[in-house]
This record gives sequence, structure tokens and C-alpha cells, in this order.
Amino acid sequence: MTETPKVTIYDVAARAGVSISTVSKVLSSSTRVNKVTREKVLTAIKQLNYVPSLAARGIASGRTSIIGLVSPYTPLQLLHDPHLQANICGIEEILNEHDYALLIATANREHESAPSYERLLRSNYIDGAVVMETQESKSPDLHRQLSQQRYPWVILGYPVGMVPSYCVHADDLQGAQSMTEYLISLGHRRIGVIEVKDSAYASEERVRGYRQMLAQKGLPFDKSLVVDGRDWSTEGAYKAVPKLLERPDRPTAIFAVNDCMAFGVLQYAREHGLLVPEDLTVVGFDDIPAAATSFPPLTTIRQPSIQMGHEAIKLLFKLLEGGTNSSRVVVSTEVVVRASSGPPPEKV
Amino acid sequence: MTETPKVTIYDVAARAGVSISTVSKVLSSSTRVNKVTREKVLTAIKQLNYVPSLAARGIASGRTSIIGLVSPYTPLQLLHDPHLQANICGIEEILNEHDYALLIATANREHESAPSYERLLRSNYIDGAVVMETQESKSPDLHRQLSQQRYPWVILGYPVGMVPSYCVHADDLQGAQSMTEYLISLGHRRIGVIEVKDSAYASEERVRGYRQMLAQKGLPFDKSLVVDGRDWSTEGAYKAVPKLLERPDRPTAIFAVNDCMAFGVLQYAREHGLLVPEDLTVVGFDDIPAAATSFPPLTTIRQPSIQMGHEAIKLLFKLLEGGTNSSRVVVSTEVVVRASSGPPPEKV
DNA sequence: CTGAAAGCGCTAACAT
DNA sequence: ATGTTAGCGCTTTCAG
Repeated sequence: MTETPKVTIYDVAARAGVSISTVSKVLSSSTRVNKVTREKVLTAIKQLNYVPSLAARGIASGRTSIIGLVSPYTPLQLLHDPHLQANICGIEEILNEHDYALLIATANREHESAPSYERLLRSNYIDGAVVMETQESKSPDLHRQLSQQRYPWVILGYPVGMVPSYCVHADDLQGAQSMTEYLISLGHRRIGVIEVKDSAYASEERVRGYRQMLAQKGLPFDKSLVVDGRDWSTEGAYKAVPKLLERPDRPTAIFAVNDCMAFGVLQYAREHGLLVPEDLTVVGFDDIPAAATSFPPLTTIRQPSIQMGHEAIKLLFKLLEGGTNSSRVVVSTEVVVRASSGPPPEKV
Repeated sequence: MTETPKVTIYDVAARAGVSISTVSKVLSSSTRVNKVTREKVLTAIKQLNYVPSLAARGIASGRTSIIGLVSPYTPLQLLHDPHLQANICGIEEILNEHDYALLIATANREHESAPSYERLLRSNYIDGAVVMETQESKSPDLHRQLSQQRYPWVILGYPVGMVPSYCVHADDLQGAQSMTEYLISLGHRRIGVIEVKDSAYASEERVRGYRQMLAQKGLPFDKSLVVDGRDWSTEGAYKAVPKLLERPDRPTAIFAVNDCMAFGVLQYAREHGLLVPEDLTVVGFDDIPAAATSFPPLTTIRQPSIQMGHEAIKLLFKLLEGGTNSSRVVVSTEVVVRASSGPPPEKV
């Protein structure tokens, strides 16, 4: 923290023997500048080790080169969800390439009425935002507020409520259908589902895909086979498993709507002497890295989490450049077969 | 993106019938303001839905309420290290409580000569920074640059090079000693180590702790028992394991200097028919969440990753408030015994 | 192609 | 206790 005198655009101008507006011009490289002059300025910049003040630029031009990430999840929730982490990773990658920085605004630790990110969103500080999908109920007017801002924003997830918006999400319906079809092809007839109620729309889509495939194959839908895993977490699922397995007509396969929850099922099975996949097939959704190294390795539906982050930023950049015709990007999913799935046992 | 006219401090002042400096005063709440006036202003703010421009405030006051996080890791590397993620989570939690935002600057995807974060660091945009430990060799003058800035910064990790600095890290030495002592008490005499060369200082400390305990117990140190896992990753460790296990006098226990690498050992063992812990004891370092649910659950050294993030920010805030006497915070570690460790086999 | 000058929205002396 | 005013460092017309 040595007191290095702040070097401003004036210093550069003085050194190069030009006006500050000329310096500004070579910096923005939008206007034409004489080659010699440009060189002089560039040299001065290098010699003085000058870096423009983003704050000043922000106030003068209205642009900050900063994109906001709005997370309805707390840092801790984010930490425990590799899929969301991968989304963020993808966002950062593209932003990096374009010399944009990411300003992260998460929900508060305690669920306050006014999440801290709202203030940020409206502080004229960002050029655009990526908003992680929220149930409207959780933040009633987040989207309304957003639509009042002067910058573009895209939802990572499904559009919510009445506000028209740009979004990117995976093809959850298709993914769940394929997985269900695969399980049926293995011989399973009673397939339990661990869903997440009242959270993200993705869970609903996955259950819908499951139901549709059941119907398509002429299999009955048993409502009691779908239980609530609460919050996408391993623990939540672990607690929900008994509702599925402690009954005479237990399912021979369990489809958890994300991998973390599938791990909870795996854990329960292990602790209760059930062999996977001999006694019970367990599958997840996401294909987080840990899915490949769990025991047994998890059969799951791959969702290109990092790529989704890429797409969200690319869409945002298009909006920043003046618009796009496609308001929704849907990325595809695929079933990844590993060792946690197999035919049902002879008799359960 | 409806064009809502930007509401400024002037609008508020006009509405409340006061001057802009009065508005500024109630906003900063530092100076005393008449109760009635304050109410008027507050009402106007609410009615107009006013939010101050952080950019303008930044340029006028020199403070932005933004803290920078400098990561020498790429987003992808960050993604694959739960310990680092937890550090960040901790940072965000405290920042949130204080209404600060986090600006993340990571290394580029391709390892460029001039990492993108350097520009950010010098752009007068942040009030302070948390810098994840980097080997000086990787970014020769990052620390020099930092020390020329006008804001305080703290290292999450060990101090590097000649620049005096504030830092917070775990007691790696003590942790590794305790773990080694535990393994010796179990009966192990030949303990392999998977380290990470030329990366973070933490790895060196852990190996040092291992050697010290060996010496303390009068056991010989066999240099060939320490191999390089390259990059802290599961794959890196997986590839290094053969050097330890494919030899007649193979170690009966392997201590990987982080959990991810321990998983690589677990995987190798499983694929080569070695039972853990019956045939081989495997332990890690960090105690990331997955350590509790791996198969078998991993014995490891707990490092309070989230708390380390907390400490880093607390230290930074102290610096922001004018200084502190302690320039280094060391958080303690502890051995967590799970199922991956046991006595050595009768004969190997 | 270059420079002068007017802000951008706010804070912080300094007056009143 | 409140208002006036001079910047903060930059971009951006508008002249030259």
C-alpha cells in the first residue's frame, strides 16, 4: 500500500504532449488518430504505467465492463451445487476473454426481505446481468425491477412469471424422457422419483418428462412414487428415501432429479444393505464430476453446465450489441450410462 | 430494459425540497441531520425509488464498496477445487453482511503473459483485495504491483517472496504432523506421500510436517516415498500412484496432500483389487464435503475452508479501518478419522 | 485529426 | 443544520 501517486489521463496527455481527449480517443480506438500521435500516447501510457479508472469511465460513458451475476442462492448453497458452480465457471470464461469482470451478488445468509443484490442491480454499476432462475415467490419483484433497468439481462434457467425475458436452459424434458425410457428398457416398471417441489422449474420439467415417457410406454403413473427431496441436497434426499423403499412394493429404480440427491440414495442403500445396481438402480441428473467417481459410478443425464454459462453470456453480449432474434437457448442433454443402473432384481 | 429515466440525487433533492448535499448527508449518515429533514429525504428516496450510482460515488469518494478477488487459477481450476470454492464462499458471506460486493478476477483460460486481473487491480475500482496465494514464479510481479496500489490486500495462503504482506492460512504443518502421528500409531512404518511440487507453499508445509513427525518418532525418511501429483487433481494423483504401489516394498498407507488426490488413490486401489483400508490406508487433506461420502469415507485433515475466507475478509476490513497489529492469521486443523484408514495388513 | 469545454452523479470541504 | 461549490477522471459533442 505504498502511496503511489495516482496517474490519470492528464499525466498521460502531458507526457505525450497532446490533449486528454486525444488520449481518450486512442484508448477507445473508435475514432481515427494519426499514427504518430497514437504512438506517442501509447508510449506515454506504457512509461507511466497508466490504467484508466473504471469508475470514472463508468460515470462518463455509462458503461463499466462489468456484468452482474444475480444469485438467489446464498454462497453456501452455491458452494454445495457443482452444477451452479459450473454455470458460473462458464460465465467467467467468456467474460474473461472479452475483458469484462464479474460482480457477484448473492442472497444473504439469513433470508432477508430485501436481498442485498437488489441494491446492486439498480446502482448503475453493471452493463448487464445474468440472473439465476428464481421462483417468483422467493423474490416477488426481482424480475419487475430488472425490467425497469436500463441494461439487458438473461435468465439462466426458465422464464418466470409474466415478464418476457431472454433465457438459457437445458432440455430437461427430453433428458428425463430418455432416462426413463432407458430404465424401462432395462426392465424397470416401478420407478421412484425424488423431486424438488417449489424450487426451480427444472425439477418440474424432469418429472414431466418421466410421466410422459411412462404414458408413452403404457405404464401407470403412481403418484406415491414421487417424493420431495426438499432442497436439491444429499441430506434432503437421504431423508426422503425411506418413503420410497420402506414399503412392500418398493420401486426397483430411483431417479433423483439431480446428482447430489442421487448420492443421498446411494448412501441410504449402502447403509441398509442394498446393493446398487443388483438390488436397486439409482440414477441422477446433471453429471457433475463426482458422478464419475462415486461408488458405484452414477448413471445420470449430462447437462452441459459450463456451456450453459457460455451461452448465457453470449446471449447477453448479443443483447448488448443491439439485439437478437432468439430469445431462448435450449441446450441438449444426454444419458450417461455408468455402473449404478442395471436390470431389476428377479423379485423384490 | 424499459427506458426508465435515471433518477439522480438531484431528483431526490428537488422532491424533498432540500439541497443535494443534504441528501448526500442522510445517505452517508455520518453527519447529523435534522430529524424532520431526514424523513422528508427518506420519503423522497422511497417514492422515487432512488439508488445512488456506485460509479459516481466511487469517483467522488474514492471508495467503491467493492472488494476484488484475485485468482491465479482459471475458472475451471477453481471449479475443480472445493477447498478454494469454500474459501470464496466464506469471503462472500462476510462481504454480504457488510454490503460489499465481490469482483472476481481470474486467470485467463490460456495462460497468457498478462493475466486479465492485473488491469483490474490497477483500475481504481476496488477498495481492497484478497489474493489467492500464487507461486511468485507464476506471476512475477503481481505482488510488486499490488504493493504499489493504494488499497490494502491480504493473501489467502502463505506470503511469497520479499514483499511484506498480510495473510491467512491453515496450520498445515501441525495438521500433517498429527496425521502422520496417527498413521504411525496405527502401526504404519512406510507411508507414501503424494505432494504437489512448485505450486502452493501449503504442499511443502504438509510434507515438512510429515518428515518432522517421522524424525520425531525415529522413523527413517525415504525420499522415493514422496511422489508428485502435479496439479492437486484426482487424475494427477491417479497417475502418480503406480510409482508408490508397483514396487516390492510398497507403502502400507498413502497420504495425499489434498482430498481430490486421495480420491485418485482410492480409485486406483479399487481398480487394482486393493481393499481400503484392509490392504491400504488412504488419507487426504482439506476435508471437503465429498470426503464424508466417498467410498470408503475418507480419513483426512480438516481445514476450515469457509472460516479461512471469513478471516481473510475480517483482516482486510481491519486494514481498511486503519490497521491491525497482527499480520498473519493461522487457523487450526484437525484429524478427522473415517473409514479409509486402519492398521497395516499383516504382511505386504 | 486534434483540442476545448461541458458534463456524468456524487462527495467533501467550506460557508452560511 | 443546511446549502454552495469545487472537483473526482473520464467521454463526448462541437469547433477549429
